Amino acid sequence: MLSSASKYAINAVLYLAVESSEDKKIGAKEVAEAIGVPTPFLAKLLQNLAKKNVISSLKGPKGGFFLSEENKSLKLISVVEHIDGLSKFEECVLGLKNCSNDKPCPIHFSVQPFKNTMFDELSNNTIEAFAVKVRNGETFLHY
Amino acid sequence: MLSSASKYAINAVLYLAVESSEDKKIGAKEVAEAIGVPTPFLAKLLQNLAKKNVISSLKGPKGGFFLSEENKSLKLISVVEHIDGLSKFEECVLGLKNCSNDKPCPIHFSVQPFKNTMFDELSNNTIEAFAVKVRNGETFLHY
DNA sequence: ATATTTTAAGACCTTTTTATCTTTTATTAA
DNA sequence: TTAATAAAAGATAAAAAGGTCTTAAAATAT
Repeated sequence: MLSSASKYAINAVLYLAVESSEDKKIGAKEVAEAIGVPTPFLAKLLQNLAKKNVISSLKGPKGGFFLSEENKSLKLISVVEHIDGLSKFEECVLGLKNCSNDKPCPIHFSVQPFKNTMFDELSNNTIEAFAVKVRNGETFLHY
Repeated sequence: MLSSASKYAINAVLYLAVESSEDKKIGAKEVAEAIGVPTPFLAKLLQNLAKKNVISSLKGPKGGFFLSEENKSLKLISVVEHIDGLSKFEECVLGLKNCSNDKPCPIHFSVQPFKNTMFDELSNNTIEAFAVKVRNGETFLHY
């Protein structure tokens, strides 16, 4: 559904949203171990997201990754957007060029609702909104 | 969403369901050109599906691929099942090991019902059922 | 029987994704 | 100002996905 890269990144960003702050930056290694994904690979992803201002980082001692208030107010879809791009949500599930409600592909109506719902959920809700539910114990991260 | 392999295969199988019969077998090349996908790659996929009895084939002159009545009565999900497997539909969208209604991941309740719907649509409807809609002009294949 | 047609099988190549390692640069605390 | 720390950058590598090509085998028509 999503690439491993996007899954790891969503997990990591929500972990940072819950656990980090300007005063409590967290290293890539700690995040990776907490959510159970390969450290160097996640580090690359976090660097990428930082460069694109989806998350924040600071070098040096007491440095690490964290989410600013601005970062937290971004929609969760921006994580996927900067890693996989949005083509997955834009294109026909069968890869047909001219698939639409007018000229639907054979599985258009079976699959389109799923695709749209998922996209809307990620597009309409902020990182912070997802983090709140984790803090409340309504939803859960990692394992 | 789906691998290119699965997309090509679904397209090809539905093309065969609409265009082929025991009396009118169709070569891999013709199918590939009709649906606009790479010929040798599609040939591999068709051979695979034939070996697993999802579609039928016959060598020699007047040979080619076709769907028997038995093939047409299979559910469309069997195409995906024999090419990608079903893990995509079984696993948590965020890749979490213990994601369930009890311990939902942050996007579980927004995405899970639709993922299930998509799976059910492909699992409950036969290849022939999808082909009928193409024949009726309700849905469209290739471009 | 033989030539022809077309799938079957498998070797091979390319690109993308996933993953790792090493070196450099920035920051901070002492 | 120096040592320690941690991200940034980049080189490298393994694995998977996507794609191609060649040869063998089977079926058919003549």
